[in-house]
Amino acid sequence: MAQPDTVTRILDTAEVLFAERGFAETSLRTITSKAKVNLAAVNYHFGSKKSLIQAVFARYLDPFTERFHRALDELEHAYGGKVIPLEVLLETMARTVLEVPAERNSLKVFMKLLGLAYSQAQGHLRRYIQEEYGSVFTRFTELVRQATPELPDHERFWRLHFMLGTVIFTLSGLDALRDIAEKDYGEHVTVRDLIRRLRPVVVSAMQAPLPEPALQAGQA
Amino acid sequence: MAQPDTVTRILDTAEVLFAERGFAETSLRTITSKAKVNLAAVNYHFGSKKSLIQAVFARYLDPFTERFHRALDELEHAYGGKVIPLEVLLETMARTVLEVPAERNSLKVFMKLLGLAYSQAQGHLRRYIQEEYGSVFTRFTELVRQATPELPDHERFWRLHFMLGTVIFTLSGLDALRDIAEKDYGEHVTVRDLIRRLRPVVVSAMQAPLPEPALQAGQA
DNA sequence: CCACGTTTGAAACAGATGTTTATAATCAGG
DNA sequence: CCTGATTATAAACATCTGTTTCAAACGTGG
Repeated sequence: MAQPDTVTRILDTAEVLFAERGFAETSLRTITSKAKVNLAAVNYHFGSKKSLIQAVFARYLDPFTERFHRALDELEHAYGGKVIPLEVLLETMARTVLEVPAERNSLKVFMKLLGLAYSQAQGHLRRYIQEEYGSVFTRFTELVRQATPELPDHERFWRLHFMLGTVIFTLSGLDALRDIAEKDYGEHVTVRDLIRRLRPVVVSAMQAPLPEPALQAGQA
Repeated sequence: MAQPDTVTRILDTAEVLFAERGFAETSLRTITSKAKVNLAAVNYHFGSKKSLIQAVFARYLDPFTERFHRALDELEHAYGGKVIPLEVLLETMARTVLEVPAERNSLKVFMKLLGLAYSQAQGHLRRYIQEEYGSVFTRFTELVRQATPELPDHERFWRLHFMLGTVIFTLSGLDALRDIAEKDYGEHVTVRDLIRRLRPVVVSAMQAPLPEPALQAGQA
């Protein structure tokens, strides 16, 4: 649709700045000057700042959803109608998340962007992501449902979001946490390290005992 | 420091708007017009927008840290040097978090603000919170350390942050999730509901088996 | 080599932002 | 009641924002 050079430079610069400072806090002038590109280039190639933001996400989410669908295809074929264990499903998702930005070593950026999509974007972004990429998530949750038949539907819904929060929060705040961890435990933590640590936690969390039933209304 | 009326009206309005749209996305003009207060009042009473943001946080965190310290005092006294069980510690923290904004029914706002503090404010806010309120968290983690002696220090460090992520992410994104949950499961979820659901998940997560040791470098 | 669609470039636009200023109102204490 | 400090108001300030405009440069097919 355009010379790859300018467009790519804008995207590369924008995703880093967005991840570092958020959307509203990153001006087009900051992006274009750092990318050594004319200010008008953003509006020319993307139309608006909103569309730039969506394009930044699309560059991660398009390959992700494609790979994830493929991975789930293979999994369903391999298990031939039998239930896919929860660990395998989680493992597959983790692997796919790791694969996509691996080429550019931008997993951290990817995670920060996902975090921002939840916490910042009030309107257009969340809607865009939901409409554009909601189907993979639906497919995944259905497989999780089959893998955890003992969980009531709404309990599983919430637990999945609990774990989504765990992962996104941790990986998107990684830099700040890493500094503390490094200072206190003298250990440099990689993303792969964290995912290794996350796995047993997530699995145990999903298999936690059911909560005690809610108390009826009327208590302070 | 000033007439309570104007200052309070500004704080009340600002915290809601910040929670809804973030800091950069909320202008002083939006705040002052909604609060029916002159634009200059913010700079007069608080000095700057940054200080307004910190004041909004202080109004929650000051009572929180005070209550939490008191609660930990009581706990340590009650257990008289013996180890306080993990469930009790988590329960106490949850109860304190619930108590603080209870008077104004603003728990949702409180949680959203905490989420924003992590995801948005790159600079001043995180530093402010760390310096002003870091000591309670240190005290709490030390008690958690005694309650979970089987966990290596760095593993506990990360798991605590995992769980922090779970809670903040869920409760701060509650509105969006609630809409989905309500539509799909016809159930209106309260914050107390969520905390009830969170408890067994958090406890199980903290007690999950240790991760398998890291593979040595050299694999793709 | 020329002409035409595509891409860049510098400048200007209209509007919003946080902050400051100078003046008016308010309210207490002598 | 008058005085003096505190608080409120309206206007202006300088700066920054996303977006447009229009002319120049570019590259490519005829």
